[in-house]
Amino acid sequence: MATTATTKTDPRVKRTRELLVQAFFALLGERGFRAITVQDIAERATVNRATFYAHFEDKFALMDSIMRERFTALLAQRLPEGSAFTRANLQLLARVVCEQLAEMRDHECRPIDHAQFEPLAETAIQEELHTFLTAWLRRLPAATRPPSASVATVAMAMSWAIFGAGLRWSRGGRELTAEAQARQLVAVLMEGMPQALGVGGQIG
Amino acid sequence: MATTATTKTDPRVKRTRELLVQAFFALLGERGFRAITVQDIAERATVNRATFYAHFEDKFALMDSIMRERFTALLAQRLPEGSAFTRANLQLLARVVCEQLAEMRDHECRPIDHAQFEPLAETAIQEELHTFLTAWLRRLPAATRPPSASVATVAMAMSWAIFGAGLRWSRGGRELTAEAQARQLVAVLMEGMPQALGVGGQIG
DNA sequence: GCCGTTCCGTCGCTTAGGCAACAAAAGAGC
DNA sequence: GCTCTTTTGTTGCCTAAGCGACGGAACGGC
Repeated sequence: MATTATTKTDPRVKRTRELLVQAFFALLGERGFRAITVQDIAERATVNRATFYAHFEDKFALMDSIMRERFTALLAQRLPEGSAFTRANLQLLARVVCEQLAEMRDHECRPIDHAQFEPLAETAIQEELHTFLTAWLRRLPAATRPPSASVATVAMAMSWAIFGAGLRWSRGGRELTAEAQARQLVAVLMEGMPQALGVGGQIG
Repeated sequence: MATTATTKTDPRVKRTRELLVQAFFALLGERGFRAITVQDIAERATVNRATFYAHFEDKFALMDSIMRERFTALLAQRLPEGSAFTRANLQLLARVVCEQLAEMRDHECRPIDHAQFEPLAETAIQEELHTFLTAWLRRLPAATRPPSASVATVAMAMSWAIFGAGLRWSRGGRELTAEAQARQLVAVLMEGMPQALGVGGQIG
């Protein structure tokens, strides 16, 4: 019960959450985000509307939850189990963020809807990225780890930097590949804030 | 609320029943009937074992329920909605029974298992057949319908006759086609018990 | 024979989910 | 502006499902 001490969730909870997510995806396939009501979702999921509210505050919260889940799953997939905080991995991380943002941007959805959940999706990514980075930093060997007080700051700065750069890249002309963009960003991060990390040598 | 006045069932009930049936089918695909335990079914269905018993007495009851459901669905499919009690339809009914019994017989399953649920499946078919016939007779125009007291008897006799003949045919050499067998049986029924029906003319 | 294991039914208690009704907000039509 | 309709959150009560535990039946070793 060290790392994954998750209190076993009631199977019913897991199931209805899953049903709601499935229903939402199905509906997204046939109409726009705006045109989907909580009633629709509940009905499609064969779940009572009141039950929906027991799980999510509203359809935005559901969307948010889905985004986070997908993104963390993507990270877990691309950055193999328990990977370490190396320069190569950091670059890969930045690249994944870029690709994800690009995909989101290209994957259309009616412009009206886009305005609705674009910010939602973006903060989801940024925050999950932050969580991921924090965990990464905490797993560094004590000797090379920044003082625990500043771990939070470093993680915050890096997550925003990666996210922000990725966002600008995805919105711009994308002259560089995601790979190149990631490499360039990591260079800035490493040369620009090595002393904040105090692990310049270790990372390289 | 005339014909299908079914008291609306709780969605949860419908759902778990469905889950149990699905799980059971899946398990039947990978191992024999005997080798499947209630625990397995419940686990696969992500349903608590106690919940299983709230729905079915045991795995035999589950099997029974499934058989009935499938057979009635088959009947509904082959004998178009609200079909009338004519000679042609009666023949078709007999034919469907034959085919179903034949399929069940051929569709293997370990011989050990077969002994377990063959009788189960058979009584299921016979009883559902009886139900179907009763409904059919009741829908006859009052003038040509046998006295309501004897409807039950007629339905019982016919269902057993059709079932018994079909069973013998499916177990035997099957020299006739299902179609031919059905025709022959209906001839016997119509010539042999027309006075019981009292509608010899109407049926022909 | 006895023993360990597995599965069976069943029980009491707790919790998630269904339902109906509600007032309030948001749209649509005129 | 004004209605009429739909959707939204929220509530209280009831039921289905989860959980753990229990004694007992069935099976296999040995």
